[in-house]
Amino acid sequence: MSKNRVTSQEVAERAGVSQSAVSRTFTPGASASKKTIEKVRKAAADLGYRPNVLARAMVSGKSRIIGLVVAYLENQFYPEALEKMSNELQKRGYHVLIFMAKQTAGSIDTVVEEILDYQVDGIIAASVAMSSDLSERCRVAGVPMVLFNRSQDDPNMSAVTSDNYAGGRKVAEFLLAAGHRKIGHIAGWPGASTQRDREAGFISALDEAGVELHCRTEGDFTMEKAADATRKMFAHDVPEAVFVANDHMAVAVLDTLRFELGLRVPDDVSVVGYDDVPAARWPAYDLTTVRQPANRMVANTVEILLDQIENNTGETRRIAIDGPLILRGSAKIPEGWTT
Amino acid sequence: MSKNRVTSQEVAERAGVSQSAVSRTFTPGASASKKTIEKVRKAAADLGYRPNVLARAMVSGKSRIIGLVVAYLENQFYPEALEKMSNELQKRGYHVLIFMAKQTAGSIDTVVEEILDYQVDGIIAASVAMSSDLSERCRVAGVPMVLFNRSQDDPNMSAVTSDNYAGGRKVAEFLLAAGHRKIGHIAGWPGASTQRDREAGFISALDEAGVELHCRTEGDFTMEKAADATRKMFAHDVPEAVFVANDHMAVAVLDTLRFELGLRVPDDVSVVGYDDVPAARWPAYDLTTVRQPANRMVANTVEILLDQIENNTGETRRIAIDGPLILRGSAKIPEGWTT
DNA sequence: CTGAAAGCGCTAACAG
DNA sequence: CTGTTAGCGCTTTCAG
Repeated sequence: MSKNRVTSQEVAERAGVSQSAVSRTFTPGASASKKTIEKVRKAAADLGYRPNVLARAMVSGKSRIIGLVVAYLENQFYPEALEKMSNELQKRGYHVLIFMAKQTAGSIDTVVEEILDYQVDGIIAASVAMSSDLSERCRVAGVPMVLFNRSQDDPNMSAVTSDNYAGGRKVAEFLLAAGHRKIGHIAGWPGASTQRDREAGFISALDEAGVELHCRTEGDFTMEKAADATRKMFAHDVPEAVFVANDHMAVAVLDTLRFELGLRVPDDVSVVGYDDVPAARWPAYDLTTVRQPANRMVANTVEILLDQIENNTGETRRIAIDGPLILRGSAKIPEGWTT
Repeated sequence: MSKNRVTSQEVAERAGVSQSAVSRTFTPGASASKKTIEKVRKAAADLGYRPNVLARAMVSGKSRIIGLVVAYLENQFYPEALEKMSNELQKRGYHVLIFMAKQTAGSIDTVVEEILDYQVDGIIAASVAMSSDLSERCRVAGVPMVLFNRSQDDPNMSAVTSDNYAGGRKVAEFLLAAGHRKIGHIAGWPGASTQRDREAGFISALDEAGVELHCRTEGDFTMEKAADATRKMFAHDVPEAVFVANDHMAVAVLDTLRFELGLRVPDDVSVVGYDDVPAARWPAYDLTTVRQPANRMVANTVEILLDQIENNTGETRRIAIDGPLILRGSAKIPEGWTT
């Protein structure tokens, strides 16, 4: 039951070398003779020695831990992203310390402090709003941070998103081309940059066509509220098409439309979502949606963060990756429409 | 850009006390006078000091980090569990270092070694098979481990699951009561204890009623293979009812049945799943299923692990929590059936 | 109650 | 290339 960690000192003794020799054989960029390395490796193997990452972190100042702040795990987009992120980071020798951001405002402040306590090398904030105060706090602490799937006005903050504005436009253009004019929007939480950008792009394309948004309700990015928003929207009037701000809500919208309001999709109303989560391609939903390229978003996020960590280049970058509109059965397809 | 961590030494100087005094005011069970504590707290606040968790971990031997091994994040049951787990642990002052178990055999060994490198206080292994070697390795290292949603023959290994055997029985009894006799089973990965237990319970109840399993295919706990398994099972013969080993597969089964094979559920065939993931209650699926009480499973897992960590009581515990059958629309309900 | 001193296990100069 | 020597920031005896 007792802790039984083998130390580099013990390995050194067994190998008949100094403790630093042991350290060197396990430190990537260090110099040691073939013979020493061999002796040490053998002794280490015999004893089952592995370097203590925490001790190494203390002295080197590099913990190889990345703090990941996450919320909305019930939205399939995030577990998927989390998995890719963790894998990508693991591949590069980093590990993820996870922090759930509770919904309560201010809790994010606490969370960041807690993260910082662990001497993380960097922070990825997925789908959480970061106050300027906080990002300043991190900068002072010398811990780079990049936002994932959310952006900030603060130009000092790196961020990776899909091109939500362009995505919103695509949806509008697609709906317009199908001949729809009475078009509604079920929005998510208006505080999210994703929501604002998607809607702005959507509206701008509508505007250019001289079409006004026919109706709008808010679903707050939750399924329950999205169902409510659907009921409210369809209480008096049935729009020809609805753009739902993300797939997670669109699932609820589709179910409410079909099973509660008895409407046919897309015959009575076209529905388009955003994200392309797994459920969007399940035959029961078959949801037309804008894909967020999770792979590329993750790759870019990790790239930017590690670049800032390892090269200490203070360069902040903000990337918006274009994602295609995926045509499925939930929305009428314009004649002769080509991607 | 430079690391700017405030140390306890600096706080001590500002407060006009010794460094150990600072340590004491931030160490829960230490003794210090009210006056000292006040002075230190003030100095700490002024400087924005927070104890370095890693340094504390080094000397105390307690990192307050829990390693969480996880896989199958595309199965909605796991993100949900992960979230609850992290929250529960956070509440108790622990944090979660996450490790994705790749599917490849043997990778789990590597992962455990990596976890141990971080001096974690404990390990939760969700839905992964743990070899006796590995659990032995952890025991030697003095790091307690508990399995979540998977159990092991090894009696030295703590494990929390739902009562899969009883759950399997419930499904069989329910299907039998509805009058079904041609009953099929779409299994998951046979290497998983959950699969084996669910199936064993299912078969045992069938046996007792003198009913033989009509057909069986394997879906390996993935949606794709579950769809294949469905096609294969229904190619020659249509069973009256199917027990699918988890909801994640059941979703694919339902979609295949309806949209590909043109069968009506439950009129042509009853379908029952296991887990009660969010999708099971989405109207499009409305899946009858056995609920795994995630809350209680998580609570128990954390309880057991922290008990072993904090009280160092080597007592291993194996818990199987009973979960109810949730009646929905995907299976014919026996007349006069009561839970 | 409080300060001084001794490390936790490891890396990083520093002389050889 | 290698051993010796300092610490990283903190907790924990040990004397006062």
